[in-house]
Amino acid sequence: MRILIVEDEKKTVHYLKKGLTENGFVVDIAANGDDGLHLALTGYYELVVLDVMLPGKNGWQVLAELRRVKQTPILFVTARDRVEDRVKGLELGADDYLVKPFAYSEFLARVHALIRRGKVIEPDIFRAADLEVDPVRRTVTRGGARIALTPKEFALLLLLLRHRGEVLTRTLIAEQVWDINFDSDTNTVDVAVRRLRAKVDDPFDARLIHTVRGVGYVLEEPTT
Amino acid sequence: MRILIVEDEKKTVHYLKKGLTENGFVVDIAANGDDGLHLALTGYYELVVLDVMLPGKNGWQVLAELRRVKQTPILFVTARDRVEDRVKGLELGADDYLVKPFAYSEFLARVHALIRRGKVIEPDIFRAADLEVDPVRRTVTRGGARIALTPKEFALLLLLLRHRGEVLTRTLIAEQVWDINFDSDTNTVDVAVRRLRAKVDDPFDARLIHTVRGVGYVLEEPTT
DNA sequence: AGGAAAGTGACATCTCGATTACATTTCTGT
DNA sequence: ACAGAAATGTAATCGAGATGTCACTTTCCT
Repeated sequence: MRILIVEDEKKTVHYLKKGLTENGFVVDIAANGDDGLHLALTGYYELVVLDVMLPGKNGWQVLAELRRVKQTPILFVTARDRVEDRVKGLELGADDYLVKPFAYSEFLARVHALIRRGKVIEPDIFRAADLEVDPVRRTVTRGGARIALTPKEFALLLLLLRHRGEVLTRTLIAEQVWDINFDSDTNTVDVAVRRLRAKVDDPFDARLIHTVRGVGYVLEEPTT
Repeated sequence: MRILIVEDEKKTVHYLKKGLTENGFVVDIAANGDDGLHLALTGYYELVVLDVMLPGKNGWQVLAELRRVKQTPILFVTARDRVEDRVKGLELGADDYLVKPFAYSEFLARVHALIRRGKVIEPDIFRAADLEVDPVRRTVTRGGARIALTPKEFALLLLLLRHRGEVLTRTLIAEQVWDINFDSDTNTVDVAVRRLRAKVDDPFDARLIHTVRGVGYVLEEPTT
């Protein structure tokens, strides 16, 4: 689950990013309108958080150009609260509007709402064999036993679950769980899978995460 | 499914090649415009990925010369995003345009789109008798039983399925499943077919892969 | 029957993934 | 702000699996 933040004020960026990361999102940052637009156009984001006041293209310009191509949900953030601003934003296709300063919980609630909206409905709880994952509560259990996962482990598991039965390549996993254009030539993904397996598969009889040599990994229930 | 990448920047090449290989493509590389043009002209590729900035002939020259002879789909890649570049590329006959840095999934989506375009639409799942192959999930079943294939075996089976009822020569098979540095003096293809048969045909009653003596191999349903 | 072509099994090599250990960064509580 | 803990990234090694090659056998065709 990737989110793009387009905002030049460092403090705000830090504040937003930290919170989102804690909630399991992968966050990319653009500090000006041009970079922001480019990233939004070329990457796959679940949501774009867009400040109105920006160097380069301003928020509205970015919004307008992006909307010509894509329907990625957009959450507008602004320091001012003038009715005409709000109207303008919404007319141009922003999906929601938030005025600084705002409570973090308020922000997070809207983020979740926007991401859910118009999406293929996802189950509240993912299950595979005796494994259960609750994305909202961020809990994982297998055979009733609670399993504690780190953020990366959780993101990886969720990705595998969302594509159950589908072989995911390392490149795709890297892109979804780490940063865009993650290449690094190292075995980071392998190690992450290893760590996830240690918690989710090793202590149990049936393995869920399978390796497809030369390609990547799949999560699959043992064939019945 | 062969793809040619013409690009001199090693990191990018590595990244693209890795991703494509994971997705079952056979990838050839040219590090400069001249080699790229030569390969594109002499080889049979489903797609050419072409960087604009190249030693030797630049991307546009390659594009222009190639287009005089062939209609191989071309995906342009560039570091710059200037409107005039984009226009120039498309005018010269590029089929699509991607600006670095781009997300891998974005790249892959375009690759698939370009290859599909102008072709007979491929089924999501290939079937022949009781054999089913799902390229996306990368699964193979026969009579409901799951069959695990290695990358080469999978590529070979997919090739045969794509040309069901068509006799494929060893040379053609070698060309499609192996890369350009392959020395076909040996019976590698025969052995590969042997191994595929061991998994896909031997355990079952009806044979699907047939030998055409002096020519090559066909995948064909038993005539009813 | 004879020869060419294909099938088969064994072996050698090479590649890829698993695993462990270690370094570095980030987080947490005081 | 600090120390210790946790998480994450990187590198090195080891082993299993995939692939290419070859020698030998079988099949097919005239």
